[in-house]
Amino acid sequence: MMTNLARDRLIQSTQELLWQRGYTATSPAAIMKQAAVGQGSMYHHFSGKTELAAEAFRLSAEATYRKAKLLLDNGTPALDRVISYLLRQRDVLRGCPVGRMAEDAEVLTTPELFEILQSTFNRLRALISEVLSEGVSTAELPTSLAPAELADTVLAIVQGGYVLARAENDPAPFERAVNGAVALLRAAADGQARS
Amino acid sequence: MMTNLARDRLIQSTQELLWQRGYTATSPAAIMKQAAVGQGSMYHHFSGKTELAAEAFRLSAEATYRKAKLLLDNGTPALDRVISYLLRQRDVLRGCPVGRMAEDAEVLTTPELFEILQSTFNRLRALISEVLSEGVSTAELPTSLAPAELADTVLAIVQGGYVLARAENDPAPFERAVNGAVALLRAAADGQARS
DNA sequence: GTCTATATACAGATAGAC
DNA sequence: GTCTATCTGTATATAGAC
Repeated sequence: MMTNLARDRLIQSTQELLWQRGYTATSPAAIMKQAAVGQGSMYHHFSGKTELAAEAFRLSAEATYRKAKLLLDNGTPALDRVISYLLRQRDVLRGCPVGRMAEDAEVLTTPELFEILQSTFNRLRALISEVLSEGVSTAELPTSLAPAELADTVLAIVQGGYVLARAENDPAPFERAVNGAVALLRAAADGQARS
Repeated sequence: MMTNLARDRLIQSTQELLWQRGYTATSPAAIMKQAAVGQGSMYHHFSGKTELAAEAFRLSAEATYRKAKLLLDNGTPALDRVISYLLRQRDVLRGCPVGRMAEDAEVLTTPELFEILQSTFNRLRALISEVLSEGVSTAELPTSLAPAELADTVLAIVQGGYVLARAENDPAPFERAVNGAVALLRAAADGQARS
């Protein structure tokens, strides 16, 4: 309804600010300013900063999951899907809107926010693990690789790549990290092919 | 000298708080309380929060680098050294005192702090890259692996493992990520051995 | 539903006594 | 060198008018 325009703008501004600055460093005042909404509106629509942030984070996390699912859950060979996930174009210096929240101590102690963080990574892990299992059963990958372990390796390379890129203020370390991972996967698959 | 006891306690408290909470979330008041030192002492020894944090961060970063160097710069075979670096016992839920700072937007815009962050990762990267080059030249690893890329892959797995562990409040994802990485390195080395 | 005015707490730093 | 008192700004929230 028409009456929710302010609400929608508040949520969108919060999504952007959470991504850029994280939870603790995002103030209600900054959100209201960016949304061009007064203080009364915010406290009318939401009980406070936490509820607004939870709503915004939930939407961002869902969008992130859906994007991953598109790449990981289609009919192409399993190894190709994992590689396309690693090499996917990303806004490297902005980082991952989900992983970013894990470095904010306040998020970890705020149940509404922590739950979103945890469940999103659980769902991503399940998605990747499933693809890797397929890769092992089609003999694209050797049986020495445990899908449940390698799934976290893949997730960690992406999340860690963001950390390295920020520490250099340069996307290059991210690109090197994922390219190295792809080479490693291909070398392992190649060993398999010749066994 | 005796007169620097307060100074030393301030630095040590700052090191702990930076590790636990990051830079932005660490207040001078919290530092002084933990160090049991009054406000006047702090502003006598340091120009402010930034200078104190830089001093503390420099020491933590140096210690982190030295620990890595011990594992990566000794006489054992190159692949063993990389694997021992990955599998090294870590305080997973506390995270990496260096990588942690990369998620703090204020650190990235504070030159004294950013410089420490950047140079520390540069030195770690050089260390790992050197070991991997050795692994390729001794044919422990296939030439299809570019040391400069794989070095960032290794760094990213560790840094990303910390992110995943925090997002679950559980060290398990970190352990799975490094175990998966080791299996992948061995599979790649194995393919090499049989070529 | 939206606004401005106000309240309380804390961050970061300064002043000046001892 | 160290302390307490104080200052300015901002975070988060409430009150109450429109």
